[in-house]
Amino acid sequence: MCSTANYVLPLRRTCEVGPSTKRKTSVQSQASNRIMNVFFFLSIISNHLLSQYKVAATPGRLCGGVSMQTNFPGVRSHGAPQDTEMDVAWQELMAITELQEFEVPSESSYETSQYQTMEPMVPVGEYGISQPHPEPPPPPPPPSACEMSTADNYDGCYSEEVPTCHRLGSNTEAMYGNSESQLSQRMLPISHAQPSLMALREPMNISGTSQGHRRANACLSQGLSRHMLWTTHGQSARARSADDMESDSGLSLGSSPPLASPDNPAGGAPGYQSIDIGMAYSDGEHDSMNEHARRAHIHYSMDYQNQAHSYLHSGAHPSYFSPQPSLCHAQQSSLTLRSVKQQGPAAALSDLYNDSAMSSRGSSQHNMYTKPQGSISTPAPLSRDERRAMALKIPFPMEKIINLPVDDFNELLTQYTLTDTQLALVRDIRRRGKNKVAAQNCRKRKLESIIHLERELNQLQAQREHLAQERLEFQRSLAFIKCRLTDLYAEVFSHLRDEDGQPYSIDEYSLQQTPDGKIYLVPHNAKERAMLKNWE
DNA sequence: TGCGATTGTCATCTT
DNA sequence: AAAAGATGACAATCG
Repeated sequence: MCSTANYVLPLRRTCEVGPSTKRKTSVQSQASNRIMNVFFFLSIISNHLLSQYKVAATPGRLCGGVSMQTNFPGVRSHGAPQDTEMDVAWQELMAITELQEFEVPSESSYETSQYQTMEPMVPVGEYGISQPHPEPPPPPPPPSACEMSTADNYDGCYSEEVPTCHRLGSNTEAMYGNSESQLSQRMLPISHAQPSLMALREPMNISGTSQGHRRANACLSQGLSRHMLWTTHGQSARARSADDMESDSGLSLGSSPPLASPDNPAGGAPGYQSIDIGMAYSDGEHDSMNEHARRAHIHYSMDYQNQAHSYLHSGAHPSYFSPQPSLCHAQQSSLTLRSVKQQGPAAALSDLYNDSAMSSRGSSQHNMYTKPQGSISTPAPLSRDERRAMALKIPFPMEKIINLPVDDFNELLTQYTLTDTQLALVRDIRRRGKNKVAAQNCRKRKLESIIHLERELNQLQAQREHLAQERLEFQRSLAFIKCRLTDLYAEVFSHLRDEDGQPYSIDEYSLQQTPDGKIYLVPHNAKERAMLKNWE
């Protein structure tokens, strides 16, 4: 209340306004404590309004393009904090005309600014909820500019409005804190997901560098998607498990030199083409039909120098090179597709991981992937590279060809005397095997990227909806405050009388405050304004 | 039989 | 310069 008195003082001593005695007005001393209280309450509301708008909007927007600081420079800057608040309140009151024209910023700018600096607004029902007034209503105030359910609750109960407004303030602060935490919570997932997302995005960048891929791989291998490297790990595992490799297709186009026919092991290039294209490699049915016979041929007739056991090591697991027959791919393929269609890419990726884990478990799982039709424990069909390797009597398993480090691989090659054809095939097998793994990784990264983008999209949509809701609440709060200020402004006018005791019309006059703290009743009429200026 | 999904492979580029 | 990885494009395969 002290601040109220300080605030009203200049109002009392700035009585003389206007050139004529009629217009030379004095704000009557009947601008009573009621008015003082009105101003005090106005200050609370205005401060609340300003505290929000100064964050959410620019001063220009707030005052309809009129800067309050510009209009009233240095207004009682020496005063107590309450004084400053009063000044701000008064300035806000003075700007009420502009407030009426206040337009909420456009959506784009609003969203942008809101996203950056927005503080949550007071809920619409804040006033009504926080202003219970058991006291009987005071004498009827001037006609309200807006019919709020709580519009007259404060009238005559200003002493209680203070705590009410304090409650409002505290509520607001609580809301700020809460909402800030909520906002941060809302933001966290995005910012949290960003690195991983970016790490996943980088491989998606067509023009991206392999460094990006490596970074993504590093990130993934460190925890985000540890099993993203399942293939690599699986391959590593396969390096120790000769019966755990997969390859079910692969017609070498051009890069592979002519190979010997499986049916003609001793043959070289001449026998390759007819067998490779005509019989062994172009007719899948034929392949499957002759698979057992060929495997039997492999198991019982092939003699690969001194390393035959390396690919014939497992009679119980009749896998020469490939541990993962095509049926495994078929199952995985259909499973992934089904998951994508029914549960989305995440489930598909999960299925991929599961299947990958299964595929890398070793030979114990191997029989699960053999074709159910046909004889019991039907061995898996050989891949074409496997068949070629058999045809050329490559003396070491494909898993070694593919997974050994280059030095070990070269050392392995030096241990055997291989023809040029064999060497070329081995290198082709190695290249294709590595590329197959790379393609699998690449596709998994793509799928993961899609999943993350989907999540990000959902989060952004949720944020957009939330911001729209906050904007709506903001607009409602703003309309409510404007209404309240208009009412209070009108009430202030209702207590002002000229020397004849006639009330001033709010349509003809407005209140203005000078830098020195004086408050004037200023006529809207330009002529009277000029007279007033001359009189001054 | 046509279609979509999956997978392997090739070519090419980057690291 | 070679090796390896990444990826777009294409074809084979499958349901």
